[in-house]
Amino acid sequence: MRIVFAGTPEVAVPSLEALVGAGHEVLAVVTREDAPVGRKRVLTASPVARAAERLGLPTIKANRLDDAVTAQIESLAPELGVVVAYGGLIREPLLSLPRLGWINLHFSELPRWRGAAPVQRALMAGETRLGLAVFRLVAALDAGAVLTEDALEVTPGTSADDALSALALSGTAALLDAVAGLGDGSLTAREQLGEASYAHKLEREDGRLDPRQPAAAVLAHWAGVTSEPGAFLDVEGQSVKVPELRAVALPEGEAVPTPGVARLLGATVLLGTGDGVLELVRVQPAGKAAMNAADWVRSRGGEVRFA
RNA sequence: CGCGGGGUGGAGCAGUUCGGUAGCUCGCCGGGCUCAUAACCCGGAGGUCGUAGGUUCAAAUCCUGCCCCCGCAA
Repeated sequence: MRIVFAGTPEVAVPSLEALVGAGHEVLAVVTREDAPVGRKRVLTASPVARAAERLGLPTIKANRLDDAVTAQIESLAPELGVVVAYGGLIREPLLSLPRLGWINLHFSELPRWRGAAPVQRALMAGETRLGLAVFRLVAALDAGAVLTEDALEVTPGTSADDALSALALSGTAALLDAVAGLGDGSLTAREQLGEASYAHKLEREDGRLDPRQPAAAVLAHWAGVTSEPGAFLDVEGQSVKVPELRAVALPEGEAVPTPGVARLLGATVLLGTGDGVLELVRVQPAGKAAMNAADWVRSRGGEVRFA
């Protein structure tokens, strides 16, 4: 099938590769413009742009799909548009340009968690069943009829990074099924039923952990914001990132540390929460490289009290 | 010139203000004790103090240049 693909981050790459691998004719890859990355602000192409280059596909780099881009796409005469985490809205007349319209691979059980950060928000809410759905793009955000869907069970404490990688891979099957089904008209779409919820984009402040909450809630929160924007705690006015945190059983005979207090026990660091302990595995104090939590706590006297 | 923190044995840190013997908690090696260890005791190895200059009788410490790592912001 003649397809225009739009996507930007790493999670979109498996979908692009799958479409190409399945023999579809990807006419062009639309992706966001190169953006400055990191402290040095090096202009960097998006993961999808790099994948397109690797696959020898022409790219259209644009942050807004304006008239010029629309005309460019129109000239390619696509039958279908596929969007996976592009980072911009597809509006009319572009929306109706392909004969079969546009479809989107989204990582939630729609209509729940519509929006920018569905996996992160679901994990933060403590959910362990993560959905994915391919649906028709319509004018309203993530509201079109669902064509194919799937779900994945993850263990508590699975980070958003890991969950997204897994979903990006399993999503390729649903995507290919949807494309094939649209091609031969064998698909039955279902309208989205039930109450919609929204997964707003994460801000840095969303990464602030509250160790006074129950252990399961703290772990879920950590999982949802890892690695972006990153979980952190405060100690003496400085923020300490928490790149790695996990569930752990309280060793026999040990008392639960006060909520918000991390204590060194042998080579492990136990973080007291509202109702039990978690293991602080790695930390990154502001201005320092990431390090083993035990090393950090040891040189701070074996105990650290978070604000 | 966006703001800021940092580079000291293998790890994490103190020491720099006010120049004068390389320190702490671990790890490692050897020995001891113990039914046992995240335990304890004894001994030991291991450091061009990021780098290049400068000042000085003397520099981890003061001055200058450069390199590298990181947090925030974007």
